[in-house]
Amino acid sequence: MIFHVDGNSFYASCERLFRPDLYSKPVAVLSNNDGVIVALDQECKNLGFKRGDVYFKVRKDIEEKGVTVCSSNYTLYADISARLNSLYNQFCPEVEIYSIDESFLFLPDWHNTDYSEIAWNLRETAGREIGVPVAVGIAPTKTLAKLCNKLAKKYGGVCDWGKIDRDETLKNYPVGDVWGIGYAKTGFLKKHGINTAYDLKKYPLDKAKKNLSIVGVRTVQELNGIAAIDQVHREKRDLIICSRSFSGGVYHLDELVSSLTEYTQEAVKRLRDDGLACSFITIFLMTNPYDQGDQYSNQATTQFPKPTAYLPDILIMALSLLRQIFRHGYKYRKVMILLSGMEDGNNRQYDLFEDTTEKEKRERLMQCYDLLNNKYGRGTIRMGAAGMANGQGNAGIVPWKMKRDFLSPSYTTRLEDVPKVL
DNA sequence: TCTGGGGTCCTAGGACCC
DNA sequence: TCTGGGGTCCTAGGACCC
Repeated sequence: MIFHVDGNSFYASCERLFRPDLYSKPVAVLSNNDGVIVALDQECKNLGFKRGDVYFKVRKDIEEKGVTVCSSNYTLYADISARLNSLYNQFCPEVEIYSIDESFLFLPDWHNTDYSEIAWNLRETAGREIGVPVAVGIAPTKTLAKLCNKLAKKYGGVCDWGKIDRDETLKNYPVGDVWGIGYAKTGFLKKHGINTAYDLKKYPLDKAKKNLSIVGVRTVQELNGIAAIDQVHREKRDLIICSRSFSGGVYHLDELVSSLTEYTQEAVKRLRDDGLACSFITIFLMTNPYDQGDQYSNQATTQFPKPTAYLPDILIMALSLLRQIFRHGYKYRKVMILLSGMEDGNNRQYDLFEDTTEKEKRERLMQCYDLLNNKYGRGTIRMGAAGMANGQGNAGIVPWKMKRDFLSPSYTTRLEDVPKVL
């Protein structure tokens, strides 16, 4: 049996965790750069706000209605997420972490078991021990478990596929809300008279294969109670992306160099934290498509002679690719680094002609770098170009720096931010 | 002033091979 | 001038997800 568990309005719940004054008050969490609303609690939804609302457009409304706004604090959310997952593990050894706030639990098929009782217990424990409300959907397939999870929010927290009127439920469930049916597929299906999850369940498999590809076939099977989407055991990730929109327009190469250096450091940190080395690097550079002015976007990719996790080499390559694609005279909005072709970083193929002394020196340098940054905080030591061209004389505003005007403290991961009991 | 960021999976089509 | 059949591998781009 599969449980799909997720945190209700997860980011907003995390923000409320250490702010009892926000309990049952409307809270909205903004994306990086304070651009759009990415999470909001029920109270905020009731006021008519939606995920994806552009902050600067709804700001006045938000202020008038007394909504508390938070910049996203991923360090906090990741920590709460880890706590939830370790709790799930106490209930079930097989947990697939699907996203920061969603997990699938694969429970053995016991006979005569009331799974919803287990689910209520899980929900109650999460609320008591972690302080975050979760909802649980119970079904024989992932797609149905996700569907039940959505219903669970109406049923007070738990929904068991075995205990509801299934056909009736599917007939009232819009096809576009089914997991795996996005914008494009919804458009196609509606044109062909498939409007509900029930219609999709009855859609012939050969048509599904032809029109919705193998992905759609799996969805149809799952709606019919046949598990077709496997549990994912991912050993390593495929790629690392690090990109950010600038809060202001950026025109100069040195500012791009500066920001790209920061993103490269962050990307390499993730690479090293996961014990990986990368074979390819891609740099993207683009203007703002919403702008009226001239648009430019370009990318460049190169392969390293062998997989690497050595920051200086990766940074030199990143900056050289940036210089290749940079053109004067544009108002840039975003620069992005993408690392791919992952290999195991600790167990790389040795080069017959490799200078092992040099290799050891590099390894020691990087170990030292990691150590300092892990111990004293990110950015304690960094590469030369990072954070330099920072727009001095500009009232301290760095045009490429991310906006996070409403950031909450790192309650659980920074000693000085831990709440005090007085 | 101001419109997120980070991922995975699948498919089509080209290059190349025998 | 005619111009097979079967296959693999790689990549770009689309679709979808949270």
